[in-house]
Amino acid sequence: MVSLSGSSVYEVRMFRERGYKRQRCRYCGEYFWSLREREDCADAPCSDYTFFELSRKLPSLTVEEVRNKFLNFFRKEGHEVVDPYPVVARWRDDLYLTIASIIVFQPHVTSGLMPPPANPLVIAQPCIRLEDIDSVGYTFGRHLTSFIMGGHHAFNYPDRKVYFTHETVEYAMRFFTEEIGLPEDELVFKESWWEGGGNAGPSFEVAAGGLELATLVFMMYESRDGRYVNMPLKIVDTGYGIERIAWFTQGVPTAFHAIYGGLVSEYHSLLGLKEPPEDLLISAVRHAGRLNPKDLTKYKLLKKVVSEETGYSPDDVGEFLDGAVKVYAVLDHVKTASLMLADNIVPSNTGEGYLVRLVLRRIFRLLSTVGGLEEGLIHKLFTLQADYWRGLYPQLLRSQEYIMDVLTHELRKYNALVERAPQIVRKYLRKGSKGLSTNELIEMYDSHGLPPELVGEIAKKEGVDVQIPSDFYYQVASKHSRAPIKKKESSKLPDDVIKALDVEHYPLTELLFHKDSYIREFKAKILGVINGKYLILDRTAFYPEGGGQAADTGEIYFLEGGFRTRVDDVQKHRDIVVHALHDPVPENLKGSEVVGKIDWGRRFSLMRHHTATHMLLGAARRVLGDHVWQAGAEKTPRRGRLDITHYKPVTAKEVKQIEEMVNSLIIEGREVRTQFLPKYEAEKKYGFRLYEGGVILKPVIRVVEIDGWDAEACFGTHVRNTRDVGAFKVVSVDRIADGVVRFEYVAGTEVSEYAEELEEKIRKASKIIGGDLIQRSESLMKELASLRKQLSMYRDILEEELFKDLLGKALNIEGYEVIVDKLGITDHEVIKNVLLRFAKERPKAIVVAIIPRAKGYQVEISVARELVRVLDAGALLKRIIAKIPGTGGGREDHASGFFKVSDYEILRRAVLDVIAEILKNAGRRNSSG
RNA sequence: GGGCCGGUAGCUCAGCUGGAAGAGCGCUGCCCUCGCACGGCAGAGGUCCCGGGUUCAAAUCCCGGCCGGUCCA
Repeated sequence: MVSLSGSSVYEVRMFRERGYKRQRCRYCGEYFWSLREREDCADAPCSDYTFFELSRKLPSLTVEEVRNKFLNFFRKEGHEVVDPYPVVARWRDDLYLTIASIIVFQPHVTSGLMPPPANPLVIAQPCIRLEDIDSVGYTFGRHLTSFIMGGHHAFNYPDRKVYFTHETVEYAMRFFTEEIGLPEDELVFKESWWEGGGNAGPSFEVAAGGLELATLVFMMYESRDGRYVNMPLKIVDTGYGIERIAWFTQGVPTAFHAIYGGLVSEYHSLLGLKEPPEDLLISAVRHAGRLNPKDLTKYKLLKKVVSEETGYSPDDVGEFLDGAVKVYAVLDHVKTASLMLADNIVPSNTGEGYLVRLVLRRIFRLLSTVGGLEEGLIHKLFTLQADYWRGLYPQLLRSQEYIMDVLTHELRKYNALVERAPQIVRKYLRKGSKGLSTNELIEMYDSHGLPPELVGEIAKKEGVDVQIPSDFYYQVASKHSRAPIKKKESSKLPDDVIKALDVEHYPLTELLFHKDSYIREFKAKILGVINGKYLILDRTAFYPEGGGQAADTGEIYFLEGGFRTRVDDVQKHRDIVVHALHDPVPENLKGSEVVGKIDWGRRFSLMRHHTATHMLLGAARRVLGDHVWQAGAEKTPRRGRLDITHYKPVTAKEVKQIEEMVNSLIIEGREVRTQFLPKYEAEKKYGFRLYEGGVILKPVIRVVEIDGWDAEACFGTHVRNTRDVGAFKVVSVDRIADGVVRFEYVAGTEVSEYAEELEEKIRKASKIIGGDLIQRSESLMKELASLRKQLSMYRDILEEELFKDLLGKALNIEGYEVIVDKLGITDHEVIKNVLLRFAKERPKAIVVAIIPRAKGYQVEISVARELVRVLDAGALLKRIIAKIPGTGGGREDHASGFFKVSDYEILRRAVLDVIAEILKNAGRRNSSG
């Protein structure tokens, strides 16, 4: 790989100037650079943690202090400080979480679409990574689900170089020595290679004392089909682990002590756990660099080593470490969940909401293993952190109310899950022969959300031991194929049209509806016709489908040639609008003029629904809370549909409140403004709420703002003033997924259309039912009940009659009561009950009921339980079928079939013959045997 | 967005290799009791989520939909 990137990339100027030596780690075999000679690369797992000794000479710094030092150092060095972005990556449609500082600038900056907000820049970005959630705690702080990534970035364009490898490495050296106070000869720059998100490049991992403290990446390739292609942009992408650096300087046993300070002890006592003595902990942490405790066998070994080294009994070591690891994980998860919730994620079974739920469930599970799963405690754990982080993450305190409410709800859901767990486990135990297979464990986790440890506990109570494979979660993961999440709006244009559009280089269509959304008629020039049906103009007032708004329809008049045709559909492809025509037109019209006329009734209705959607979203947010985000929307001329995130059912009262709010906005008559703003300016002014309707990757974005109410980046057409929406009515409210509520509503003239439809329905129903809908349906329901009762009474009478009638027709064959008769009724309920009564009361009866049907006879055979040894109903039927063409089957006491014969007597004779034959044989066997 | 599991009496569920809808709790009435609880006896209560298909026959098998749960990205 070194040859790929050119062998000189790692030979940085500073190394030469200051006399660094290129060496090879004897454990991992990687090459690294350092001032002094050493055997290992100073990174786990090749090295023990030795930074405890180093840290004694350093001033101890909190997370916030490291962050400030980092920002200040790079500001001093000419970098502009960029404010951190949310941890929920709302500006991206391919990622849910901000997993690194570079994410903030992808893809719009890295692809070259637009310049960065500053160059070079520095940012202290809170990040969330859930991949290693299982390891959190066990590694005493090497793994965290949330952390601050300090990143200084430089974007080098072909015509504008900022800086690259040499300066970056030097900055790192100077930051660690000048700001943190590390001796330079402890620094190790390990040669490495970075790949991710379609980009790649060489990198250095900066480590000291067994800890990797920063990664310096030089993004310079795009990886396409396994090959590396030079990027026009060369990007410096660095990541400094702010928490790790704080840990390093403080020399406390774990990163959690460095990050959470006094909270570590407080959490221990809240969870009723004893804090490990410091010497025990330091011993464990020192070895944890090599003995990754996530690996169960290594964890055992770690306990043993610690016990030998410190003199604590193995049991004590185990108890202390098991408890401490849980406390660490809870500390970490509570902060991560808090950050996510403060960014208004709503827990859900799908989408980004699932990711918070995942974290919350881990917390609940951890707490329940120490017996502390209790609402008050959970609230306390979260409140403590909100308070602790008031300086660095003030948003946690601001969202307290919402976070507490969500915790209560999620705990309730989790408890419901745990409550039904024993039933599910027992079901699986009953099914299998003995024990539970790994497959069953996976299914229980996958389908029912039961973690294997919980299943194990329950199974144990049932007296079954369960083996949990150590690679359980890996096995679960491998069951799921990794599909990309991209939910790109795919064009509805045929492939060959798209191909033609890509080949021809049409200029961007001038969008008249953005200049004035009330334009109904326009003149334009033809730029091209594809396949005789797809028309491209230099300008258009036809709105192409997009942003959840349906396409316009209308007509186009061809001035040259004097004919016209309908426009059925309008789509856009890369900002070129394509009109799908109803009738074919000649392709040689290029350059001639047309007049377009849109169907205004339809369009105006679409505009009203679209503006109403923005109004509704604003109202929902005000009534339900700031966690309300748009999760999808669709507007048709007849209806609007808006999905929002919300974690509990919307009450009728809230719906009414929302509806009234929207209607009063209509009466107030607020202005609806659209303006084009540079992306960064718009984001600064309105925040990421802008992207409720979807991410927009353009240097300049169109913002639709309802005065003092709502502002969104939006492509669609809107009315000028909320007054033009006319009227608004919510038609239905549905929960479409956990945490997502769908509103359907009508606006403008559709409100009265809707009311009319309802009236019509009531009118029709009243007519059918004959009278007032409510009164009549009540009395009809009563009548139905009484008729049912009467029916059952008459059935009783009929059954009694039929029973007696059939009993009177019984033939005596070999001492058995044989009844074969044609029935005049077809009520299956009655026939069934009469036959069952024979089976119950007449132990020597064989009843064959023959029911005439349109194409033959249906036959029901019933045999008393005591008699089935002598005569098997199913077997009897088979023998009849052998004589007369028919079909059917059944069990020994009951069988049914069908015979396609017209003559009843033939059927009856055959049935009797077979019965007599069987009974005679049975009788002979009995008397002879 | 995708995978998996589920929807049967008021509640919790069994039945699901097709063959006559069940249990426990709850409910109603009666017996026992001074009364209550327990116990005993009897009874009511069902669109087996909806729609289509296969079959002589579907709660059961197949397809589609709705609803709930859950895992993954």
